[in-house]
Amino acid sequence: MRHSKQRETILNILRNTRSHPTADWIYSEARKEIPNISLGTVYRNLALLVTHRMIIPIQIDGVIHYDGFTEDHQHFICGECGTIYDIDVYSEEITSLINEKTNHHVVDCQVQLTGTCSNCKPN
Amino acid sequence: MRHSKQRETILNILRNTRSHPTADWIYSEARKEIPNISLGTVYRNLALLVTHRMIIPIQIDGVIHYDGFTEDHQHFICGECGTIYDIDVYSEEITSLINEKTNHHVVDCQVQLTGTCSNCKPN
DNA sequence: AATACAAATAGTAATCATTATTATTATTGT
DNA sequence: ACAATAATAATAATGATTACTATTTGTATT
Repeated sequence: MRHSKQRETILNILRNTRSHPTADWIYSEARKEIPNISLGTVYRNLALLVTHRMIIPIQIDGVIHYDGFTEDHQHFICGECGTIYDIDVYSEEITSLINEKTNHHVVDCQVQLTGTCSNCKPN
Repeated sequence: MRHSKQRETILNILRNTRSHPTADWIYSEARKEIPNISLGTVYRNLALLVTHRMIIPIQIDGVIHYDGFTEDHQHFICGECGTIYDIDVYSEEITSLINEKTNHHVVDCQVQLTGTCSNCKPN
């Protein structure tokens, strides 16, 4: 993978937020640095970075969000405000539960929790 | 909700398969019984049935699959053959793990397991 | 430093699943 | 049987993503 200013910018944007943005948001941020960057370039580089396991894609309501933090964790999505929170649970904690129930070879485990966050519904 | 032949047909199709089909597949099946049924009708009824919790939507690779079985369970998707398997795990088993780690109000828990199924990779 | 070759890009068109629109039809309570 | 209105078929529109293509850029080699 050859160096490019565009890809470096995209990766930096993702490394500097925990907001799990979409391609569109990343595109508008990237344009602040490279005004004529193309949306296609953003998509292509995101796909490349996913392939190289440098970022993680998260499908929410049919649109892909991207996560620049690749440590093992899961996500909670608030139905009120839409915020995506990171939850520190190791996949292993969940897959160990599931491996007892199945004889398939589980490689990846994505948990998508939804509900109301503590900001929207304080106790 | 008023009765309609179209909705009844769609629900029956879903009740008689465990293949977790997409709107398109349901559409082509429904046309065997109602040749001029409209794709829009299929989508609208699927949305209605989801609202009434009679079926469950599952997002896989950006397209919605529908599950006519509403008992508490999760899904395993084989990356080789694409088959979606039902896994008998209660949400509670997973959410109890997660409730310790967060103070959000978790309402729903969707686990998406991926890997290779026992058919594609026998041991 | 100049050259060459492949990878990456900008700009744009195309795709595909899903949703919206609208005039017509079907269901159900009276 | 009739009226009210929910549901439909047909079609257009939307929106996220992918594909295409001529041009540019990065890097390895002379």
